[in-house]
Amino acid sequence: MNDNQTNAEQLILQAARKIFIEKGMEGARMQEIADEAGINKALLHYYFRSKDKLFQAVFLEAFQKFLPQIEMLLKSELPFIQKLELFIKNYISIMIENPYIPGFVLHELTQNPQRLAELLKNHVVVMPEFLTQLQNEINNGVIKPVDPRQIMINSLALCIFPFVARPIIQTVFFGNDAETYNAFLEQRKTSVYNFIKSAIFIEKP
Amino acid sequence: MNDNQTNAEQLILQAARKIFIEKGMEGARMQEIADEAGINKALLHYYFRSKDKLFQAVFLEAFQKFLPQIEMLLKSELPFIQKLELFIKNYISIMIENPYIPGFVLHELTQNPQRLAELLKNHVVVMPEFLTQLQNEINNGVIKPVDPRQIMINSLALCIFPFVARPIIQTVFFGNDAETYNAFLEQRKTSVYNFIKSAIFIEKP
DNA sequence: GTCTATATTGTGATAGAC
DNA sequence: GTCTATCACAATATAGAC
Repeated sequence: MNDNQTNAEQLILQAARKIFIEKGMEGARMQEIADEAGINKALLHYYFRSKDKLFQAVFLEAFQKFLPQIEMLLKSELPFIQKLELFIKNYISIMIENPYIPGFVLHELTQNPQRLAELLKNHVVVMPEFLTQLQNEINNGVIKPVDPRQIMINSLALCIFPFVARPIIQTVFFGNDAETYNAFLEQRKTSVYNFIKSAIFIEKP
Repeated sequence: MNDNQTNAEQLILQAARKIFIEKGMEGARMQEIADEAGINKALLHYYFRSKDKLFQAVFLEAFQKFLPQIEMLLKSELPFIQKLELFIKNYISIMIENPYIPGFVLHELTQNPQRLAELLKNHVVVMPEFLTQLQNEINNGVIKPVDPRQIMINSLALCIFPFVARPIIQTVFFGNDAETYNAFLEQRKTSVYNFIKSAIFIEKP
């Protein structure tokens, strides 16, 4: 009796994570995942029955990695500006640690949008009240009169885009130097916040 | 002698465009492209030799669809704020007409980043002088002191993201109603410009 | 140029020994 | 549980008739 009971399963998941997130469902090969895990192809089926099942496991895990931050943003009682600052910092931090997940999730949801309905069953409910809160702050003269959805989507865009377009941006603007680009992404934790704040908050004289 | 000489080739390209852009290189099937074109699978190889060659044709065309706008942005002699306004309007317009190309190009370049070096050989050269012009306007006190690359990337993010994340955004914020989302995208031609202007331009008292 | 038929290789999945 | 060997079918590509 050793701790290898579930060791193979973990090795497989780890390998599948890497390959699926890098190549996507269609681009990934079971053989490549087996090689990466250092085990045999048949074992993949022994533990996960099919490629699709294995993919589901990886995708769900990747998707959920980002949900807690969004829940936090939607549910807390802080004023919007403080929520925003927290969200940007935390969200970009998670993406720096998992830089390929955003592109992966985006692509797979584009290929299979019906999956999204399933995943969001228990989560979208709080969205309307959050938009209402934002609208209230607009009515109170704290924030400029802009469609709250535009604000939300702009915030997400500024956080996520530098990760999903990484190859292009890194090549065009940073001479394809990963180190420099990582430093740039780090800066964005504050620069994105300042950018949005300047864009939507009304200056008090 | 009829005008069908190149008709088959055009039918194939049109079908390949649709299937490749929708499913990507790995997800697309030659059979599906043939069916879509209403011709036989063998004809695809007669005209384009291989799946990869056919894909190259589609990808290059898609990629180049967005280059003229970027060239315009980089090369014209207008002050930055006017360039920006023009760019956003034109760029979003093209994406509304070709909503799936941004995600397609992004995904394929992520899968195959070395392709980008080839494609950009004659284009990146003007980037440094453009960033210099932007830096000058910062020095002149027209624009807030922000890293010019952050400004560029933020502008691109705000334009492109709503298209690459369409399935998610449309579902979460718009009850999956395409009509409403299209109207929303239309609004962004002005709202994105106002957003950026508020964020980076210094108000003269 | 366009088709049918077929070759060839790739890939997910299973059988069965150990 | 883990492996080797193999199946079954999918997918790209080609040969050859018309």
